[in-house]
Amino acid sequence: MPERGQQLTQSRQQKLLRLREQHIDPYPPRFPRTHTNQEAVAYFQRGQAGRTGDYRTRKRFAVAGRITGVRPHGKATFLDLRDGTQKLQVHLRRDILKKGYDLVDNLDLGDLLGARGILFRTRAGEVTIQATEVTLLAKAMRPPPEKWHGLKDVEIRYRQRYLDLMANQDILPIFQARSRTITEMRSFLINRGYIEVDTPVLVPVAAGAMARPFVTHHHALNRTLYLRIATELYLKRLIVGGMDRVFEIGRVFRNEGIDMDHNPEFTLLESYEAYADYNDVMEMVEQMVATVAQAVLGGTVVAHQGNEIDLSPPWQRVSLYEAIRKHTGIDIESYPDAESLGAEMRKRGVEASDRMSRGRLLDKLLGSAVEPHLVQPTFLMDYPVEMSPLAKAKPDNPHYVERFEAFAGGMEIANAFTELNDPAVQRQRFQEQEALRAQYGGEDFDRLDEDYLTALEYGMPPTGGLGIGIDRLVMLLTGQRTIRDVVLFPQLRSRDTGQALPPEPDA
RNA sequence: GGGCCGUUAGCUCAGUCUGGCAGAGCAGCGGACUUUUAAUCCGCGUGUCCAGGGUUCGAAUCCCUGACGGCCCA
Repeated sequence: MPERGQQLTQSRQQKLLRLREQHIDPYPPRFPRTHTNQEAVAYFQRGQAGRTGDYRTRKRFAVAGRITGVRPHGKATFLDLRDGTQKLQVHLRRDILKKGYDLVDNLDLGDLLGARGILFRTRAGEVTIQATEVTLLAKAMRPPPEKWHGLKDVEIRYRQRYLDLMANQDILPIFQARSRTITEMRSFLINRGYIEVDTPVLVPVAAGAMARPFVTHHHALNRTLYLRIATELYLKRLIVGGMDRVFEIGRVFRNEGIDMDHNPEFTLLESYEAYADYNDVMEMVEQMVATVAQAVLGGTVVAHQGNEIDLSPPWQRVSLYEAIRKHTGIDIESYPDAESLGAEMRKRGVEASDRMSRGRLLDKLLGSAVEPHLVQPTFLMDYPVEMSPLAKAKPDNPHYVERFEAFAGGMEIANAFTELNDPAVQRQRFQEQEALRAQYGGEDFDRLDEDYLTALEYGMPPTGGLGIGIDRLVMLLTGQRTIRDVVLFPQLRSRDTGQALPPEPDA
C-alpha cells in the first residue's frame, strides 16, 4: 500500500524537502544537551537559573525531546517537548529566533527537537524555555497516535509497543517496575552469597518441567536441539560441582497456548541452595518478595485487581491436601487412581476427562477450584509424587514430596522443593514419566535426561530449589491483569505485512 | 480446538438492529493571532467501511468463507 502510505505522510514529505532546501539536516548526528527536562525544571525551581537580566545574559539550557503539542500564536509558538523524564514547554518567538524561526513552520507533532535558551515562568505559571536556538533532531514521517484518548487498540499497542509508550503515560512505569524487580531479586540473592550463572538455552533434552518444547536444528552438528523449558537440571549439575548457591534469571520457552498468564517465552528465576530444604526456601521466598515489593513500591501491600494483598511475611501455609479438601470437599486420599478421582470430580461438576492422568486431574482441580481463592499470599505444601518427579519424597509418606507452590492474587508465582538427589529414585521417576507419556499421549510429562542422572550419580548434596515466574510477580506488583501488559513484545499471531518474507532456512 | 463479540479517516469512535449520498472529535491542510497549554477564531472531509464471495435495482449494514484481535470455555 505505498500510495496510501505516501498520502498519510505527504505533507511531512513536503516539509522534509523544504528543510533540505534550507540546508537543514533533518537527521543530525548529535545534540549536546545540558539537562534533562526534569533537571532543567528542578534547577529553575531551586532558583538557581540566574533570573535576572535579559535572555542574552541568563544561564543557558540545552534540552531535547519529542514534540507532543503545538500551540501557534502568529509570530510565536508554544511547543510541548517530552523526553524520558517529563514534558517541558518551549516558547519560540520570531523576534528572538529570527531566521531560525523558519524551521518552526516545518515542524510536526512527533518530531524530535533540541532547544537552547533560558528558563522563565509564564503568566500561567509554567516553567518554560525561551528558545534562542532550535535544532531539528529527527523528522517524524508518520503522525503520532491521538493525544487525548491515547492509543487503545490493543493489537497496535502490543505490535508497536513504541506507540503505546509514546501515547500512554502509564506504560513506562510498569516496565520501570519490572526492571527494578529484577534488579532487586538479583541483589537479594547476590547479598546472600549466590552466584549468577548462564546455562544453555539450546539443549539436547527438554527436561526439568512438564511442557512441550520448541524444536530446532543445529546444522553443523546435524542434530535436533530444543529451546529450554527450565534451567533446573543444569543448575543442579552446578550444585553437584560445588557451586553451593547458584541462580539464573533467564528466558524459558514452552510451546503451549497463550492466555492471560501464559506467554510462550517468559522470564524465570531459578535458584538452588545446597544444604537447604524447602522450609528454608519458603522463608527466603517470603523475605525476597517482601523485600522486592518494599523496594519497588515502597511497601508490602499491593493493589491487584480490586484486592489488597499483603506480602509481608509470614505467609499462610497449608497442605495441598487440606486446600483441596477445603475448597472442593474432595478427600484426594480416598481416590488413589485417575479413574476414581476423575469420576468423583465429574460427580461434583468439575470437568474431567477419563483420559487424564491423576497428576493432571489434581492439577486441574487445583487450578480451577483452589487457585482462584488464593488471593493473599499462601504456600501450598506437600504435593503428590506423580506431579513432582524432581522432588524428594517426604520421609514419612512416599506418596507425597517436599514441595510447595506460592500463590498470590489467584496466581502461582513460585514453585520449590527439596531436590531429589537419589540417582536411582530419580531414574525411576523419569521412567515413570516416560511411561505416563506413553499412556496419556496428549499430556506433557518430564523427560529422562541421562546426562543429568550421571551428574547425580557423582553425589548432589541435599538441596533446596526454587523457581519464580518473574512476569507474574511483576503482574502482582504492578496490578496488571494480563501477562501481555508486563511483557514489552508479547507473542501475537503473525500478520501479513505485505512485505516479502525472508526465505525460510532449509530444515 | 469450540463458542460469542469486534475490525469504519492517522488516532478515538458513531453509523449496522430496520439496506438508500461515508459521519463526529482530535490530528491534518489554508488563513488570523507574541504568555498559550485539550490555545482560540474562520474555511476545507482526507476513506480498500479487514479481505474475498453471495443476495439485492442498490450492501459499511443482510448471508457465506477467511484473516487478525478480544472475552469465555477446552
